[in-house]
Amino acid sequence: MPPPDDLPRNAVLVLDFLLAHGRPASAYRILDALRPRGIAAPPTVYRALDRLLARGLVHRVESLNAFVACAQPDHGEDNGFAICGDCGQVAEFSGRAVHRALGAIAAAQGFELAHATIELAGRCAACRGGEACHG
Amino acid sequence: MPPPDDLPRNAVLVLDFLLAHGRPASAYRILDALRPRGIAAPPTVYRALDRLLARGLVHRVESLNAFVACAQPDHGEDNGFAICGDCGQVAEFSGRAVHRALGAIAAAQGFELAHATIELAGRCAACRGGEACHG
DNA sequence: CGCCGGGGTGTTATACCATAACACAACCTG
DNA sequence: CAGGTTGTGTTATGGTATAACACCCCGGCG
Repeated sequence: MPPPDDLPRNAVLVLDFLLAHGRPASAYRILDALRPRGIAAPPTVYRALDRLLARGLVHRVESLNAFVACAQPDHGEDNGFAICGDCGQVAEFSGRAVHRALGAIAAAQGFELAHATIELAGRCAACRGGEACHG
Repeated sequence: MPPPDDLPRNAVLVLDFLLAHGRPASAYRILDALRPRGIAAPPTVYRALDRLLARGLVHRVESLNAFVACAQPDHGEDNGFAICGDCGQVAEFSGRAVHRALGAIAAAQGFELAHATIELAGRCAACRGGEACHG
């Protein structure tokens, strides 16, 4: 039972926005978008994001200082993101195999792995093809 | 010919500090440390960091918004970091195998991989052992 | 010499990212 | 009603990063 739908109002607003947005957004970008809906200050956004992150409904993209709705909440915890530098689109992928390999590398050094951040920068298929890519 | 030693003064100051520091430091932490040596404002630090990053002598740790001296400049571009949440120590490892696997994952989706960010959070061997770990 | 250009630097100001601290309202419960 | 928990609003502040502009040093060259 991952998302029991008992989310507070503001978390729903933020999640809906991120789902509609379809790509990463900074907390302040979210704030701007949600001001007309009654959200006025950063802490409100960050609190909502905290809940969503805890439930795995949203991920933080470290290399962008931004947040993105989880495409497939059935993924594990340690997914990866392929971030197109052209259009900003982000594809989420399951990093199970990679994560296992990383766990082995870490263990070999005595490191206890809690969480892996895997972020790929490059260009997506659409942008490589010279498409407009709605960026 | 990676580091031709023709670094500007400020880059040398920053690199020396990071090497002595032995773990990641934020730009502002570096600034504070180097104020007595004549560095007074953030742009100076960021400019030095930009040079060092370009030469691969320093890496950015995205999940910490911090910078760390490269332990082995003979590593490739796509290394990983194992970050101990207890003591803040960071171990750099070569992610060649992982990087190859990621490249394959990316290519399968038509994604052209430019750079991979791999950061592991957890606890280092020393901290797992209950050591003081000089943190 | 006088001029110009580029690289590195210094400085101010500002934008962007994130959280601490406190107050308040709604709710449930005993 | 008292008291707790949860979500929320608000103000203020701290931490991260860069834009824009001025200056200096040094080297080439007429």
